[in-house]
Amino acid sequence: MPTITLPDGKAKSFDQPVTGLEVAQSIGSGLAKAALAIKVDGVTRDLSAVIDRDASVAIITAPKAGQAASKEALELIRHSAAHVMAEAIQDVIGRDVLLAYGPPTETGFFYDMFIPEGKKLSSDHFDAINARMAEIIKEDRRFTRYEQRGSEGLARLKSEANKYKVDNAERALGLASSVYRGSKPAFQGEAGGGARDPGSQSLSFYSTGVPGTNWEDLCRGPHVPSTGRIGAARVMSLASAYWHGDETSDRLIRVYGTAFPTQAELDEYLRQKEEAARRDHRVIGRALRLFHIDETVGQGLILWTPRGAVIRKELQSFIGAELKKQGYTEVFTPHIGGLDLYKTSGHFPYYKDSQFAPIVERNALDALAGCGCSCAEMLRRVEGVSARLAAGINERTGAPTIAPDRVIPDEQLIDGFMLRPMNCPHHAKIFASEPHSYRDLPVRLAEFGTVYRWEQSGELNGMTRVRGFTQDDAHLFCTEEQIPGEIQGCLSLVKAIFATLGMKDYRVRVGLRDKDSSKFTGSPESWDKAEAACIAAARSLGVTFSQEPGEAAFYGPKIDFVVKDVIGREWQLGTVQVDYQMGNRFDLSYTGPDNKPHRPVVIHRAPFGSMERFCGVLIEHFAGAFPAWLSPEQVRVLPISEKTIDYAREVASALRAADVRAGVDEGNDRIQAKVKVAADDKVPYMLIVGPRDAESRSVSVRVRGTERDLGAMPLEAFVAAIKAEITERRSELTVRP
RNA sequence: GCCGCUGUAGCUCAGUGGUAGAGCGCACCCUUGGUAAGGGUGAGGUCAUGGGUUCAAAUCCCAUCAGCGGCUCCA
Repeated sequence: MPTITLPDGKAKSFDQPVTGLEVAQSIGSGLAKAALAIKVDGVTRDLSAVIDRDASVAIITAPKAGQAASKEALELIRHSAAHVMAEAIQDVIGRDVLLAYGPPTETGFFYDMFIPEGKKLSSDHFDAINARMAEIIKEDRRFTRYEQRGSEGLARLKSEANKYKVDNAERALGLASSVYRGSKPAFQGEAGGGARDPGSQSLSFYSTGVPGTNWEDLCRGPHVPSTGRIGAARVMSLASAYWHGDETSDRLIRVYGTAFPTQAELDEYLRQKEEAARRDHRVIGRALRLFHIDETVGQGLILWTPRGAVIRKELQSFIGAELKKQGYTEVFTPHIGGLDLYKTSGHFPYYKDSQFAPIVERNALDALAGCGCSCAEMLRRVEGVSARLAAGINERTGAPTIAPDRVIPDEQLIDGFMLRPMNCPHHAKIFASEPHSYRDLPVRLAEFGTVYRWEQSGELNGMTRVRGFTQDDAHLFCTEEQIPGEIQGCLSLVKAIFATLGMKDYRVRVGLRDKDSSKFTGSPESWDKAEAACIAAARSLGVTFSQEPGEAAFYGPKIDFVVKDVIGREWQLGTVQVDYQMGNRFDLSYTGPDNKPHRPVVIHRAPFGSMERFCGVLIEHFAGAFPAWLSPEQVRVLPISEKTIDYAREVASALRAADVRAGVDEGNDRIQAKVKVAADDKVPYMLIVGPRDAESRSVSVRVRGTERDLGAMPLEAFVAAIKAEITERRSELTVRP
């Protein structure tokens, strides 16, 4: 005779087992109507689930009109929508489409499926699928759960010849023959996923309607009570995915969709997606001529065009000024370094596969030739980026290409240089170039250092994922006692940057060591202290932060800044990392008060992360409409006709004399066209100058985003006002006549 | 790297086996116009690259390269 405890603490007793719906009804009919599912002792279950024991129960409800749905409600709706989409696809393509996994995601859901040989699923089918989904939702069929004994259920699935479902069921029953290779846990509440918790004796199925008559799927649940509760759903896109995320396994089609309680919310989501696409930094970057990628130069290599270079330069000056205040010193170092340097730092050969191939010295080639190495062998060694090639194995056939006794170990392979993948080895050498007393510490070496990494070609993306990029890097060589203070200094820098740029939506991730793992170097006591310092510093920021055990670098804990852009994607930008390893590897030391040598601890930090990625994110953040201080062209002077071109030039030179970036549109277009072009170029201020303005030595000021000019003001007053706005790096356009 | 889609003028794109197209941009001319495109003329292409099929290929096939969307990865 269960006693149900509700979230507000009230208890209700029932004489007999009750369903979730009955609990809701006993509270109120409105609640029962809005109910989607229940949470029993923290576990989400169907509304029809029977509660036969004392439990705490919460009702998950659809949102009231005008309110946003809870995360749980959205997940239920989307997971249920995954079933509806799968049914719709089977109706459109055929019942022989094999379903695999269909979990909800942050913005919707997907369903992985295998399309049989000879059939095709393409975006051409989307209209038909969407129409069918709408019908199923309109039919408002009940989600009906039923269970079968494990053996029966399994036999049934086997008879349906869907090996993916059989695998799901076997894993659910705890007799998984296939090993889930991915390290990620299985999705919660996935359609078609493990039907119950592993080890269970039975399997659960859901019919969208009447079992045996309507569509069914092996599923753990829970679901909304009926398809009508889904509201609005839509298939979005297709992608490929591998079974279990394993690329040697079957390739499946991943069909993405999304669902919302109401059509209005779905429409709003689609509108946001369009807005996000409109802000794509690759599109805006081309339109505003900010950067260029040329395939002859190379994939993933950014050419900063004059306008983009202005933005980067402004950001660098901004951070440079902050660094000066914090006592940093600037250094310059080359983009390459000897291979031995990276053997010392541990980058080579350990991270060889994500670096550009070494630049081989002529002498080294001669030496190889001198020891009887054939041309073919040398070529393989020189071009051998892959471990297999270097080991003398043909990549395709796997056959040996070089006699095993002729294979040279990695460490002796090549003498030459590497394009640097990180700046720290160079900075370590600068630190080591002279003796240091504890009195000198911390030594803070800063450099906008360009590094090169061999990102996989499929990963490259505009400015945000590239092969050559410039970090706003610095290394702080300090004593262990100085760590907390230095971390605080780094964080205040990052905070200042985000505040100035108006980036409010960010969170902090503190990567800690996994105490059970042996891959972390350094003493546990040092780690504890450094981790405590990172956590304290993160907490002091006053934004959400998470502690993530096991996510530390092997050499020390770290703090990452994750910024959310308008598309809802998260970007890891700034980072602060404590490093206990570098001192050892490079044998760094300082003389302590005891007159003995001590190891410095190194803090790596890069508030922007990389200039390329940061600018890419900024372009999307501002949709190309930068605040005045960052704008490549801050003012454009638009003469009404040729008659006022001279005055327009005069205005521009006055602005340039005051260090304001100003251009003149000297074209013979009419003023309407000039305004349009300047607006398209997102120039913050347009100064319209005609005979009236020339006469009174004033300018008619039109601010970006407004419909007309806001009136005339004296030229000198405008110069002074915009100068102040730029110098203070204001995020809004504030100059007004 | 893997899978799918795409590659035509500086940009955005049309062109499904038979003479290479449009809009924007660019150059020049007319227009001298007060707030989101005034009009005309013209230049500009080895249809990504390399093979193949065909009397004939931008178009069909194969390979390579690059871009896009995913997957996997990111010290």
